[in-house]
Amino acid sequence: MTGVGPELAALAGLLADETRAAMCLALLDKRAWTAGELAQLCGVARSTASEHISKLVAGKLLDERRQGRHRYVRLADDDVARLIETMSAHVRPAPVSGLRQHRASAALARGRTCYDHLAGRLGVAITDAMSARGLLRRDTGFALTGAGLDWFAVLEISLPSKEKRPLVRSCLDWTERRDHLAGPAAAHLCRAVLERGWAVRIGSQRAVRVTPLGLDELHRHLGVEPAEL
Amino acid sequence: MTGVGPELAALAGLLADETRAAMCLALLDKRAWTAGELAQLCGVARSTASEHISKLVAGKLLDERRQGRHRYVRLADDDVARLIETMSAHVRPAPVSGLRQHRASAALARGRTCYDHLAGRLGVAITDAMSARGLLRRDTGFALTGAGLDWFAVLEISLPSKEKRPLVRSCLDWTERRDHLAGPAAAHLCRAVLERGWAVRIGSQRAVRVTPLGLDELHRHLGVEPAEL
DNA sequence: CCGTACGTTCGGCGGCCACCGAACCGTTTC
DNA sequence: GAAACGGTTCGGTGGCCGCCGAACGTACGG
Repeated sequence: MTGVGPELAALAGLLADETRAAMCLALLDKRAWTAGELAQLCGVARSTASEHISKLVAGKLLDERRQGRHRYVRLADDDVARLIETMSAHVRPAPVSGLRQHRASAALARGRTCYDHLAGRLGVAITDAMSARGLLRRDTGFALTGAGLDWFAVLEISLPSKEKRPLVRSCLDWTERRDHLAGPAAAHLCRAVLERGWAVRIGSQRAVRVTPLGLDELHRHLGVEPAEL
Repeated sequence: MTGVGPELAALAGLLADETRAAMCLALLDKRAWTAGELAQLCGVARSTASEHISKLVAGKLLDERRQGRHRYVRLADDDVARLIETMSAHVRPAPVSGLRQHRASAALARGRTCYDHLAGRLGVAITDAMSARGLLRRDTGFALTGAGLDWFAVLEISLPSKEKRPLVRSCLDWTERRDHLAGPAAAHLCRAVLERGWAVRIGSQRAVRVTPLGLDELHRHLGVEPAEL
């Protein structure tokens, strides 16, 4: 009522187009894409993509970096990523048709990155296991316990100490429709998991697959049953 | 990438219109409005409002209840309220012009309800005070402490014990741009504050004003300085 | 320096959609 | 039963916007 209405509508309007929505979803992989890549992905002419990108940049949803004849673009910041995530979670995904798409979506449901943390069944399983082991409290709120802090220390995953934002927050998943671990601690965990080869990225997308080593380590350190993944 | 794109765009499209956005913001007061009230508030013909409402209902953002010749409508559930809140927080509010609007927005900034909990400077002040007193942890996450649970007990504010969702979560405020307390516990707190006359609703809007009694009690139980409000 | 590749600008087209007023329907009131 | 009221449906209209292809500007590479 203070003039938020028009601003809210303008923000929503940026995402109200299928092409722009697809661009933002693609950018959830936290990488910087070129305008041409996005055009091809969305199946529109380069000129059309250019216009869409300009709107998203003007609306502060995207950040651009010109480099030579390329225009690299990525999500403006974590807040934007959270916004896209949140809105996606409010959506019942349309049923998929076609074998190829089915394969891809099954892989995404199994495990993927959600901007900077792990999501899908993998993300949920890790979160549930941490709850069960008393590393994470979800009754009085959503926070790491003392044991949880120790767990990170034992695994030698450093946590930002001088961070103003809470170490963890919850993020609702659009495939599982369950809360899973997000926030700075989850981002560090995700990096460690990928760096140590517990999981690897597959395809050019956000999908990840747990390696045999990962299955073993996740079982050992969290009690995650391989069957859950 | 699984067909979320079009769904996301459709959801955003519902909020991408100024009139529909204004309706949703008005409904953040958790009350049920009639179609005519919304039409008048938004300054459109009743026929236009009717069409907008039908779209919002079809999109599951609103719930309707026909009663006699009236069509009462309200936000579908807590999740929708959270979505509207979240998106509003991503918006830089437009500068307000005009004395009347300025008064109204100043009142909203001072204190208001945000669906089911307190927001504005009042909500932020309470949250900060709870942090300072060790009732709420915000470093390892966002959760009530044991002392926090006791505090609710001492004040005889009952908390849902068999709730699956965390008792508290954080909610970003669009006037203060600060996190404040939300979730079931915050909802009960808000109800208690209003029932006990610590604050009263003013106008027909979501704005609330702290009473002298409330200033006293908030100082006594939380150490909130009256000057902060 | 010329060909190629990436991106932008522009004109034009087509479709969608918010809006209104008028006619209509069901409910409430007198 | 008539009048008033809340809400809906239906044409019609105007404007906005996503899309494309063509032309242009600009970087890279031989």
